[in-house]
Amino acid sequence: MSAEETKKRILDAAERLFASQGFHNTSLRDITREARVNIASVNYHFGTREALVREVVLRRLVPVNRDRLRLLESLRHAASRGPDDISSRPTVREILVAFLEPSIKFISTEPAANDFVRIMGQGMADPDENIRKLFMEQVRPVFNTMAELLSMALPSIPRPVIHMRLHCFIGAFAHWMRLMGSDSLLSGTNMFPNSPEEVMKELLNFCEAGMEAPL
Amino acid sequence: MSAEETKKRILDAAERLFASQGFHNTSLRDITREARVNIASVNYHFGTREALVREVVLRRLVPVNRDRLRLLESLRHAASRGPDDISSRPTVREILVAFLEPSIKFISTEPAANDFVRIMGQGMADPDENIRKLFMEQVRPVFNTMAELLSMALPSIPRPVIHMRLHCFIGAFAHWMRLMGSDSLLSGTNMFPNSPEEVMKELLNFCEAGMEAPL
DNA sequence: GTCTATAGATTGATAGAC
DNA sequence: GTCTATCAATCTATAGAC
Repeated sequence: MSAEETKKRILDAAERLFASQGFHNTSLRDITREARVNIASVNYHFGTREALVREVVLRRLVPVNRDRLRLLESLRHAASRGPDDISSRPTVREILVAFLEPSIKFISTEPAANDFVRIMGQGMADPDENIRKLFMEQVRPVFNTMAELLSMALPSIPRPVIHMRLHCFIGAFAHWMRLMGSDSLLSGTNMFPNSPEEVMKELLNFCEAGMEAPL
Repeated sequence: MSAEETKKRILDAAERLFASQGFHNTSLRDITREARVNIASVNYHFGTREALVREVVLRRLVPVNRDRLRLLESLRHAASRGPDDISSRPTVREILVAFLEPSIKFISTEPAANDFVRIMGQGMADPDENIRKLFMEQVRPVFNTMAELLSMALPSIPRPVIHMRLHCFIGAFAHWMRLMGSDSLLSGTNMFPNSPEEVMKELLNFCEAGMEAPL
């Protein structure tokens, strides 16, 4: 088998298992059994378990965050033309959409998106500092840019409050990522099949209003 | 040493370590070393590791949720007097406060609250089904009651949308629980020392507006 | 109730044949 | 590149002396 094929099978298997069992409960043996490759091939292709985890995460996260940053930067660029011109200011909704739309695109394009979306949701809440850092390093520039743009969109709201509200958004988003494909908490009814687009629309309505809430 | 003293030392040590390292990365040896008791005493007092985890969680969660339900039921009782009387309807803010206030009380009363708050935040996102169930079983009746009351407070909003918005609230809340005592994601600046009361006030402002957002 | 000692299983990593 | 075999470390749980 080609090297690339083997690597891909390991990454795909690890992604599936991490999503359903978590990082810490999934052994290399679980992964190689699921991928139907030899146990030693992980070490050959990735070096260590940690390096494999890293590649599983970055393979998906890097392109999505690049899209997010590109959209956010174009909002900032439009705004910088006329900082005093209210009409050129980004709106709260535009900023949130710039974050959410790459997620939507990813979810509706990539068949394994459900798995990664759950990995993303739990990774941001992982107690293991190394795991959390892996996510945060990628996501931090996106959040910083969002905070700046939100300050422009909501000049009457102090920056610390912007940050706290952004955290509310992040928390709601991560929670929805975790729920995707799993059972609802509420009354045992599975709230899905709501399409990802529907979920995102509701998340957007909720968080837009929350961001603009009076002090 | 008395049995109760030993049990308490084990529970306290486990709570500290679960908060900082997570459930899955903390071994019984870590716990007994931190508690300064013998490794075999865990089995003697709790039976299995899983039973210990369960007691660590329930010791804190049960009384807080009892308070939440009591406050929510009193809102429902007041409303049931005059279902057509708008003035007797619970407000969104009252419902959210009924959920949040017992958390505040717990946080400002109990010295180890910070640890448990982080445990709570990660437990609701844990990929291990047993862990998640442990939390969900306790929290489910609270969420169901909240959904009912929110439907009364917001009669124009369809029940599925109420559920989705409640999930936004839950996600934001859990995220804040996780952040308590840890570093901020944003620009490396630690957003704390904001008091828990301040955090809750902002969470409340954000989520009240989100709940009442137009369709 | 507390302790030592250990059973029995599982883990990540690697050496070396092919 | 793939495989078998194995090492060294770690884990939970428990038997049995005190």
